[in-house]
Amino acid sequence: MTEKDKLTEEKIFDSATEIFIEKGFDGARMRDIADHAGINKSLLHYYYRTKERLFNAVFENIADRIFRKLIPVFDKNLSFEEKIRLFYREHIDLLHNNPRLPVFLLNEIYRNPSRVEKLVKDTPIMKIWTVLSEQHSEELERFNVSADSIPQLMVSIASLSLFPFIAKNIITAMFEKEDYDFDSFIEKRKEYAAEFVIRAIKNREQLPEADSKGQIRREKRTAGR
Amino acid sequence: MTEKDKLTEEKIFDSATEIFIEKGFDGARMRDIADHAGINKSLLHYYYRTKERLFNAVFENIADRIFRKLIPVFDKNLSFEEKIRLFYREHIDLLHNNPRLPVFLLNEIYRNPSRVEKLVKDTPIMKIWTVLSEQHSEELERFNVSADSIPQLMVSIASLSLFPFIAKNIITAMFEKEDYDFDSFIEKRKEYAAEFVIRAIKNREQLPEADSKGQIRREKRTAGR
DNA sequence: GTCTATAGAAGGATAGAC
DNA sequence: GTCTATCCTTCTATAGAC
Repeated sequence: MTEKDKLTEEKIFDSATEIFIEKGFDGARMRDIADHAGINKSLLHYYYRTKERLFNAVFENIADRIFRKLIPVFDKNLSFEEKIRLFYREHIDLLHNNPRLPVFLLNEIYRNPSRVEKLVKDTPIMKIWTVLSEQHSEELERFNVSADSIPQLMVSIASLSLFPFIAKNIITAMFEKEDYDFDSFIEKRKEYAAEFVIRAIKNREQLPEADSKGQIRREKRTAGR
Repeated sequence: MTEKDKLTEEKIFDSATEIFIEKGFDGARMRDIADHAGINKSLLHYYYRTKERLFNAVFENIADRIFRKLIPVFDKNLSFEEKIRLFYREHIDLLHNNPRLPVFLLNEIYRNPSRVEKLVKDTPIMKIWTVLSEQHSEELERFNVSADSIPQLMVSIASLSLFPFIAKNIITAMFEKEDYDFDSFIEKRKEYAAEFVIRAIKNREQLPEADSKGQIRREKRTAGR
């Protein structure tokens, strides 16, 4: 009984996840979800009462999945630079395995901004920005990253990994003539994005005019593991 | 007569633009568009026959508007660096005046990828990438930007201006405690993004080898769903 | 060209038998 | 728990009067 319940409920949930991601809340049909799960329409209401509630369950699960996985990255005892590299490896890997999540989340939040409040409150990763800037205040200071511009930096970091998935179709269409493969583009991006950010930050050290000897010293690891 | 026709057709078109941007194709209702225009539902079909056709007209107009404005930027006789600065000033200004367009376009393309083909074919700005890399091949070479990585660079450039608008709600919610104002964030971004890109590129001069010392090679497989 | 009225289909949700 | 049958609403689209 309980065993079977769980099966049905899970089938519904998984199918709903699939359909909602594919079509969005407005485009998704309860019929499609039921068909996809191979069950009767009525059961959707039996388990979740309304389309809205079913969607909320799916939405929260997705938001949780996509953010929770990143927490370990920031808990590690690494330098800012190393965290950037690790972040892009993990984040882009995660997105590569779930390439449709960014558009889904961002679009649904955009259409219904009230969803964001719960997200910011309940999702630990949302505090990363403050945590990060506190953990690495010295380093950031050394790079002449003012506290004022930390939000700019954070948004830039997120942009570089999320945007390619959001614009996947356009990117693919635009470069397809030059025998471009999205998968290899994404694989290369892990390192490219990290280098991009690190260079953008580090160069600040030297900007106070032609430190021609400008050898860039890598700061020591703050600690072993 | 013709005068009045144009008025009605325009009112419909403008209202449709408003509603489609706000709700997306699936969420938009013909009734809402008619009400917004202050006219009868039937007139929508009289002028545009179907919801689909009305949407297509709106979509193409928006795509055209958002891209056409950028063409002059790239026609100018400027260095790559100057173009970057000018691009962000113009692009972010454009987006600031139409902050909902990026999500609208990207989401609709995502839900209906066939829309992208016409876009890439008919929209001159889509050729910018090839034009740019040809116009500035010397400069890019001097910066050690390999032809191979030009798509990475192009996507990165676009990310930095588009993403903040796509994630506006999240960004606002995340930083609101630190008395953050989205408008001033965006204004500052014009210069920030330009500097960011220029530094990221220029630094290549000084880092002949892709520097990946001290990187932690740790394979971690993320399971798909 | 513009309106009213309505067709015809599809949507979410519920009642009730099993 | 699961199914069939069906209610009620809403949606796009059209017919036809003016």
